[in-house]
Amino acid sequence: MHKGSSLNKEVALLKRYLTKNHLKLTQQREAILEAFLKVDHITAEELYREISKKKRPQMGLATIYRTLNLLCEIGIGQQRHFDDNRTIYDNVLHKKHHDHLICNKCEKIIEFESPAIERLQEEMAARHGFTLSNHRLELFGHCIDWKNCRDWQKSAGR
Amino acid sequence: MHKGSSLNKEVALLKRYLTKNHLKLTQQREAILEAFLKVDHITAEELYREISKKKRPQMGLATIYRTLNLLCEIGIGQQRHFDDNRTIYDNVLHKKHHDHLICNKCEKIIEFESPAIERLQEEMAARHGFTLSNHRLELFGHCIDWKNCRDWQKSAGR
DNA sequence: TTGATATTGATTCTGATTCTCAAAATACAC
DNA sequence: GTGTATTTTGAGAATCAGAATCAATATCAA
Ligand SMILES: [Mn+2]
Ligand SMILES: [Mn+2]
Ligand SMILES: [Zn+2]
Ligand SMILES: [Zn+2]
Repeated sequence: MHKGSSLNKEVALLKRYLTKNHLKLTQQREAILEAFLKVDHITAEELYREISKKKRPQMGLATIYRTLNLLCEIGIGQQRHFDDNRTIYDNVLHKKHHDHLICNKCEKIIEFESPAIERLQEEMAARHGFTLSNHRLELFGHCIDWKNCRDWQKSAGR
Repeated sequence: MHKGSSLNKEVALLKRYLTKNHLKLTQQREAILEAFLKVDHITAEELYREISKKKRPQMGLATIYRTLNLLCEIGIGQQRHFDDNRTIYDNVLHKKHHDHLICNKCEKIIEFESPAIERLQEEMAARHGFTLSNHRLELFGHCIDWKNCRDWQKSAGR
């Protein structure tokens, strides 16, 4: 993803935040940032296997969780809960707000935005005397030709 | 809720399902059904405290979980995950599909339905070659006059 | 009423995430 | 560069909601 990006920009962003908060830039944090920025959505466990297999076998899972949460504080990541037993971290570095379309047959996750829907949400909230701070819209279903889902996905990455 | 309802109808519904599946109608199941039908949304833990305080002190929490899941199978209940650390069971006995507006300041949960939004969801899915099976729309915010939320809620029940 | 079968409650287990803590790494002043 | 205060790390323990176990008990059809 973002093949042109040399990572320097992002590491600088991370370092800026760390310095400001009296925190330290470690090799682990840099490795996790690098790996995270290569995907769109990933779980801590998946990222853990990825990094310990390919880069640093001694990496601790707790460090993955800690750093992922750090990236969420910075605004590079966001937690999602598409199913109720694992947190998926969404790489939102170059994304604005979006919602998700999730295939139940394959692993595909499509991001979309619908100003029309958002407008209606606001309208609905106002009708009930609410001021909205955030929302969650997740559409579950399957590709019309879902037999090809898995393969399509395999080549496209997650 | 549904003050006129004598419960007989609902117990009969439960019994019908149980009999059909070679299961048994127990006092616990009946007590849980009765308590559950009095609320709109409740957690297993809350229902547990409610029942063991007021009806049967010896009730086991596992039975609450088991029975709540049973009610979901029957279609009387539905799981919700408004926050990521507790399942809320929605009493949907007399409800059609609906989405939720949740106040962050008080405990208020408002149910709504928006055919316009649902239509746009279908449209969005179709645009991406998806057939929808279900979805989740949760709007978080706060009452415009949220200082009164808590009290308003206290009298209204959850 | 009986006896086969299902259910219960106490308890243990599970799995994801967080916490703890001693050892190691980092940053900053000199 | 060195020293040192401070933060971070990895291993493992702790947590917590919820599910699984299992012997004792309740239900129900015959
Ligand atoms: Mn996303
Ligand atoms: Mn509801
Ligand atoms: Zn949205
Ligand atoms: Zn809806």
